[in-house]
Amino acid sequence: MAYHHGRLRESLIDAAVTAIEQEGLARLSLRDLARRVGVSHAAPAHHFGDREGLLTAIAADGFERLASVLEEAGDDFLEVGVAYVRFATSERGRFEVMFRPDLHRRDDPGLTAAMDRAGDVLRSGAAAEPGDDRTNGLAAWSLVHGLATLWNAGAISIDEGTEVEVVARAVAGVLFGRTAGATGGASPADPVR
Amino acid sequence: MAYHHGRLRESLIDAAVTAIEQEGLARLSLRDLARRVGVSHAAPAHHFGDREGLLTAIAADGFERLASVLEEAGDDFLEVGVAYVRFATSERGRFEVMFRPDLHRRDDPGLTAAMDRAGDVLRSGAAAEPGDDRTNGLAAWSLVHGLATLWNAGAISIDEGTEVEVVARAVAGVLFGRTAGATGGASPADPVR
DNA sequence: CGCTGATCTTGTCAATGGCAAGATCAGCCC
DNA sequence: GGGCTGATCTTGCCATTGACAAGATCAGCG
Repeated sequence: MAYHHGRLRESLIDAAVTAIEQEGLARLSLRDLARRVGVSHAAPAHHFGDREGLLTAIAADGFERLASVLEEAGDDFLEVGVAYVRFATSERGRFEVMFRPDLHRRDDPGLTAAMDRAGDVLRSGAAAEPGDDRTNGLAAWSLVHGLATLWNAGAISIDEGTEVEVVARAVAGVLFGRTAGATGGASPADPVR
Repeated sequence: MAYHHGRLRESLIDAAVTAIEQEGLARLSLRDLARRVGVSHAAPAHHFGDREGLLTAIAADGFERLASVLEEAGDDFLEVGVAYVRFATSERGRFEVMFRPDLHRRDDPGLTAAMDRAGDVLRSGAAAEPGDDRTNGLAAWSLVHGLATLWNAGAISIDEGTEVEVVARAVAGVLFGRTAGATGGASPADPVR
């Protein structure tokens, strides 16, 4: 391998996300990441400083990605919520780091900027809802965030093979079906056993 | 100090919970716990085997406590939800460990029993709600769990000094106010800024 | 060619988790 | 009383880890 890796920073973030999804965030080791990528054990320090720096970078990158995903979901509040859950479960490694402030350098400008951007997108989505007091927005955010978290933790017992998206749509419908009138009724088939 | 500590197991759990709330789960160290309690660095191993064993014990204990708290909250679905949030935020150290299965020994009988008990209490609370399909129950659980998680992560920006309980009541009312007819309207004062 | 800064490596140290072996103690039976 | 037994805790040790320091390699540029 060449002396210069070339894309070490991105490779390390990718490797970290993969490692978290495989082994769990608890077992994440900088030296293991370096081995996975094929560099020396001290190489990560150059790009991230220390462990906290790496996790801060992962979180910042994650919030940027989340913001983009939510923007692409459009204006429909329910679709934004479904996209939120889809992101949290398909990018579990990133998501788990994002909401663990004890792992971050809170004053990192890249992180705060990314969080602000994601927060703005989330709030603009909430503004599209009728009767848009902040309480409704927080309720919606809590609902999808809680569902995603519980799903990732394996705390929800559901028929094997059920897709998150179906569950998310049904659960979100309980909240939005009454306030936004999107689907206009109870859940169609009750996917939660 | 006496050779035998006497209540080492409970003391270690208490110390761990305190340490997590002070320093964060990431910085939890068995040796630091031993120092806090005043025993040698190998003493915890006797009671918990390893780090995973300690965290499993904390989680099991946490689910037992959660079940008790929810039982005491009565039959009102909204009150159970508020109690859930109150527990999660006042016992943050325990709560953070409880929903991190990557830190547990999932086959531990004490843990599975405690989880089952808490799950039963949660489901019995959901059964009290009219139109009690499982989707509504999952929505309610997701809502309070998400609110608690976001609150603990410091992700919710709210006026300084606002109490979680007030927010929880308002947010939960968005869901229950329409389905269970408990409060019967929008939040009274909109505590979320 | 030689300078400069960025990138990566090697070497080292303190702290940690885990294991092994032994010391201390409480309870119990004779 | 005396000794056995198991539970509890300690000391000693090792591999791994995160962090730091110093040096090696490389690309770009004058």
